[in-house]
Amino acid sequence: MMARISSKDVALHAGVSIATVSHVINGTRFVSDETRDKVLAAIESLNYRPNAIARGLATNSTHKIGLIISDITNPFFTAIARGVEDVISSYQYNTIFCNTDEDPQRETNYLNLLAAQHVDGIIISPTGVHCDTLLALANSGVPIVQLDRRSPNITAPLVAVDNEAGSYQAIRYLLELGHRRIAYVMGIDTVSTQTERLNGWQRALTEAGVAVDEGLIVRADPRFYGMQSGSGAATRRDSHHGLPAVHQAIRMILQTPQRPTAIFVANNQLTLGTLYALKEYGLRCPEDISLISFDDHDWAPLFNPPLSVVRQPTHKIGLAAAELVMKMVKQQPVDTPPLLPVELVIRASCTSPQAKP
Amino acid sequence: MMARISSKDVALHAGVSIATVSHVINGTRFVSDETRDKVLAAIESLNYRPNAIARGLATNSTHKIGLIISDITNPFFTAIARGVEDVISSYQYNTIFCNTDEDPQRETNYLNLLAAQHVDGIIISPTGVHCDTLLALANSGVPIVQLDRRSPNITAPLVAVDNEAGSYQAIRYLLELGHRRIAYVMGIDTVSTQTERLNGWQRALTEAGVAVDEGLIVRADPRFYGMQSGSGAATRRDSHHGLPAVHQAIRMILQTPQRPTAIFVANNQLTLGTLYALKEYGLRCPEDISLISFDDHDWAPLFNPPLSVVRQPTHKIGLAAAELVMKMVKQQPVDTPPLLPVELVIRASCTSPQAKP
DNA sequence: CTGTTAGCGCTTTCAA
DNA sequence: TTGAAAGCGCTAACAG
Repeated sequence: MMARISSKDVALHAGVSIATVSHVINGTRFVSDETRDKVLAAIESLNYRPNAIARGLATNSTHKIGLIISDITNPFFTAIARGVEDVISSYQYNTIFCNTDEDPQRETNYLNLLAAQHVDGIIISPTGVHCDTLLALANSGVPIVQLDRRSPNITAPLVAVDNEAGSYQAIRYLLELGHRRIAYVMGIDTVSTQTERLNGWQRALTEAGVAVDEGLIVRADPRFYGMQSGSGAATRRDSHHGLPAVHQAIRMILQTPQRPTAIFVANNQLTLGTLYALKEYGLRCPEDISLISFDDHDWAPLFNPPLSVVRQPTHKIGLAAAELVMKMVKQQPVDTPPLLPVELVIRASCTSPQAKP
Repeated sequence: MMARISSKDVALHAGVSIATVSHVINGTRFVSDETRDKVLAAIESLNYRPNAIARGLATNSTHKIGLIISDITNPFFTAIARGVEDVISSYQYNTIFCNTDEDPQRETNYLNLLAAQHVDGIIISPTGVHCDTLLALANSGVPIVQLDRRSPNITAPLVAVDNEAGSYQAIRYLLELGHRRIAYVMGIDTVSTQTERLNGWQRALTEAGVAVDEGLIVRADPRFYGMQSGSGAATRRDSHHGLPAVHQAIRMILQTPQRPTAIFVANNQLTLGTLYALKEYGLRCPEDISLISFDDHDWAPLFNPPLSVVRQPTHKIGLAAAELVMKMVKQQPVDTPPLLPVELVIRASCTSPQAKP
């Protein structure tokens, strides 16, 4: 528990003023080689490290970026978080991360925390419900970028993917295989991605002249249910948003005689639940029913069958969002980022419905 | 971009001193109801939020905990990170997170960053190579807890699992099924968990009177190789630690006539690679070869066959580690935490070798 | 080329 | 029951 050494100690040790110490550290004005060397030597021998807190107070900046997402445990978000952290740390900034679990209350709490911490910028994947704190923060001039989804009440730049196009492509693919009854499994509908993807489903069907059957839309709790989870996720969280678990929600649709011949699942968490439901109800994929979903994973090709998916460039989304806040933090001009493209990855979980025995 | 309001503004507005404002906020000395109400009203009407930075400077504490892990993209660590964040935020603290990618250089950088930020505590899963900065930090009295693995040069409390017992159990299970040639696939051996698990493998074999064949030990780069990864992990990182990818490393062992009848894989990343190798070499599991591995996942039961694993209580590990640092931060007495138990989860990826056609 | 000094916004003695 | 004032460690005019 050694005494903290400050720039004053260094100044003393080097026989200069603390201003000079500050300036050699920051390279913020000319210092003669001789004195610089003295200072550097003092820093070295005292093992001095500048106190970032004090610096923050003086400069009114903290070198911290807050990252608010729904759940770091969701592989989609962890890949993004990785991208964010990669660039934030390359700027010598820190990232503070926060899990909302899609709970507006938690979102507000974190926003307040980050505000009190005076973070230099915020990257947020909003729950989608109105949030005064977020609005206030945005108005106060803190750089904010939206990630993956958009909040109804702020206009911060959004880094996201073309969701509508993604599901449109997937449905087109299914249509071309000959499917006509295509179920759409989705999560919370305050989340903008979910409704955008729904639009893609609708548009593809309509364009193909297939009647849109609302009964084919399944709304479910986007958390993973039905089996013991390595991370304990299923047992940990309990705000249900009033929705049933997937394998529950999907039962009706799966057990009727005119059940759909294909399912489109609107995100990765839901996919696991759907797969589980298929297993539970004894339905084989793709023999009995085809499956395609949003979000790719390391393990997706290893499933039996390997899963066909709409892949998002998750890591890139994180990179882009982080570069964007950093630009805003540095007061550089930014223009609204383009929607990132998704990619249809065809593996083996979809076949034509005729192929059934 | 509204002007920042400080306690001085509040004091002015309420007609009291800033000392009083501070005291009503922190409840740190008696204040009459009347003045307290005035202050509270001023706070409310000005929408004042205390500046945590300034408070930190004054109190020499920052309400921040640093979390250093190898890679947030590794599901094992994300579950832990979730646990950590859960308790840290419950204390109204923030967690700053850092990915080392098992790179000692990055580890040192982050340690310096956290030191400069004067975090109140650090939770670290060390790379395992000697690190002076870590040592210095520990000596300077910053609360540190080790996570999952131990560093060779510090004595901070460790929150981890009984690795030796875990692999011992798994190997025993394989032995009971009748296996005699059991390969051990491991990662970097500066990581203490890897060698501890190796010890379990050895002990089980020795106890059963089975000769330990060093040729059955496969060392591989613990990153995921061989197929496109949703997160771009495989292409992003490039420090190889001099080890080949799993599907590469495992080839020799898999293609000999007296190949092992079972494989024990020492962590989750390696498991994916191994599964891929099996696929590549046309080996069916469990018909041709049995497989059991460390770490469970949401998707493990969904594989074909469902994977038998040694499960670690990942989320709990995170909780425990975080509770521990917080105790140390609060200067409460702590005793060395017990090793957490692992659990053998038997599904369907192992059968007896006689069952082969 | 370098030193003096006034803050940054808060906590915390010491007095009253 | 409350104020005044001295810092916390650093930056950034201003002076020289």
